[in-house]
Amino acid sequence: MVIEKNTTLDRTFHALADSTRRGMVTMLAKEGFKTAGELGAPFDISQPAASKHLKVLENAGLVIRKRHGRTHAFSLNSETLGAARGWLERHQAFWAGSMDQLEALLETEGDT
Amino acid sequence: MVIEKNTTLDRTFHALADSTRRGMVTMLAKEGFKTAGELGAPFDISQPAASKHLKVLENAGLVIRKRHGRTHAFSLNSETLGAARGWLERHQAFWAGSMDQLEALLETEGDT
DNA sequence: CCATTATATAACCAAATGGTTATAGAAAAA
DNA sequence: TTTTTCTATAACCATTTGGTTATATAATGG
Repeated sequence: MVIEKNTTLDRTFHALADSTRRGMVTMLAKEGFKTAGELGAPFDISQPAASKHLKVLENAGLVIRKRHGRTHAFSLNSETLGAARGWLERHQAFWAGSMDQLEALLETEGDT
Repeated sequence: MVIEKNTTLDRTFHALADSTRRGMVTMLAKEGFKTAGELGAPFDISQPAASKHLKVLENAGLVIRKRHGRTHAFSLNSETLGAARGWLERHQAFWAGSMDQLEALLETEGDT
């Protein structure tokens, strides 16, 4: 068994494991572009707290930051979202395969 | 904007944000059933550490535990994997929609 | 220039995380 | 029954996390 060590997925899943950050991702998914201020506004947290959340999302590669003057515009990076999704898909597929094998095994055993 | 507060997703993504736990999930996806001992063996951690990882996966609903005598057999819970995958898919779809809208907007603006 | 606005950074704190060793409990084996 | 084996729990520790307030930096507006 080869053990995978993927710090990119670590960061991605960790970033998504917080409802405030997922809320920010939802805003970006729905509305395309948002500033740091807009992304923090709906949540009952301080401005520095929102800033830190955005840095976590940025370091995970989930969002892309573009500076426009004194405001920072964020957008979603669908590629990173897709990488996490791909991992889950592959594992569900593997699992489905295992279940098929198990079913086949059970059927064979049931034959006797 | 409705802010989502989903502690189930919190637990799911948090459980997946660790390469040891993802490795355990990979083993289960590939091989169907494994005992606690087998799941911990490939990793350079103590038995209690592996036990704790399995409890995190179990509490997240990612694995199902069945006691057989003194051994515990684990299997993957594809439903929870699918819930996380669904969240990612919906957000990618939203994002794709936003991009379409943006493209449409840009095209309209380019008309004049 | 000066004030305001948008965002980040520093310093700090409590709680959670992931690891350890030592121990307990319960089932299997001798 | 006694010993092993499998797994969990307790107690502890260092690091990380997510929050705060206070301050810095940088761009805009008067």
